[in-house]
Amino acid sequence: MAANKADVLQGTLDMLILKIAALGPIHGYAMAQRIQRISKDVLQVQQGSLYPALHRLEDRGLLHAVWRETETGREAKFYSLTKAGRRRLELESSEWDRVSNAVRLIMRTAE
Amino acid sequence: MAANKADVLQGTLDMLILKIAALGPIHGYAMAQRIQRISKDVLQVQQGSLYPALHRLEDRGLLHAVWRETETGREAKFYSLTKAGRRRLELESSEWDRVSNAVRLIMRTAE
DNA sequence: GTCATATACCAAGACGCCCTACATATGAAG
DNA sequence: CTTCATATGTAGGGCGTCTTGGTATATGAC
Repeated sequence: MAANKADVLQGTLDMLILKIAALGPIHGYAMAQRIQRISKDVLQVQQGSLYPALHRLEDRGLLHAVWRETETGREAKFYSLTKAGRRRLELESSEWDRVSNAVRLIMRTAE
Repeated sequence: MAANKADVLQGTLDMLILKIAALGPIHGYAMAQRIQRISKDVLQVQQGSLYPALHRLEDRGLLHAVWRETETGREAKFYSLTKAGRRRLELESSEWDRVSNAVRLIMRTAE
């Protein structure tokens, strides 16, 4: 099935994950729910996108993971931002502003 | 060279091209300049991205091309929006608003 | 008179991101 | 005891963009 309208914008997934992790340690499954809830169902992170992304970010030293128990009594990996992750988030965030504003500029050009 | 910061956001190139073509018949080279100028150099469309995209859009019946002479006396393909292209532009445009606003929502969540 | 630069177009391949689909396991609800 | 929600993960592939490299013509600089 071609690109679902609820998918994530290419290139923004890592940034969104870093942002959610910046709000406090959280496991993958809850991240996806949180992104969906905050965005009012506009953004939906598929599991097949989420976990590879988490591993990617962990490999790059931007996230740090710890196995811990959830409130529901299950084991889950809780992710937190590393220092490098925090820097990266700031970078990607300002880059997003820059680029999305540029796109908006063009889309609002009448002549 | 890995992703230059001035590259176009994945998935937005087609929309930007349709938008520029909607302002009036225009050839590829001028499109790239226009996108770059309006965005104040933030967005830069590489030739290797531009022409495949133009062909893609023409194949899908969203753009219509005519060979014509430029002001500088050269032959160039001038692209215009078809009816389907106009509909598509509206669709992609509102989709962009929806998704980029959702991203902004998340990026501005404090807690 | 030839060199660099601007204008215009195109093809082939690499790469990264994300999706679909699948696999596994546990706890709660009925 | 089966079904649903929770929770993590892998395999495989599609798609869009980038990189690289190529063809031409025209114009101005030196």
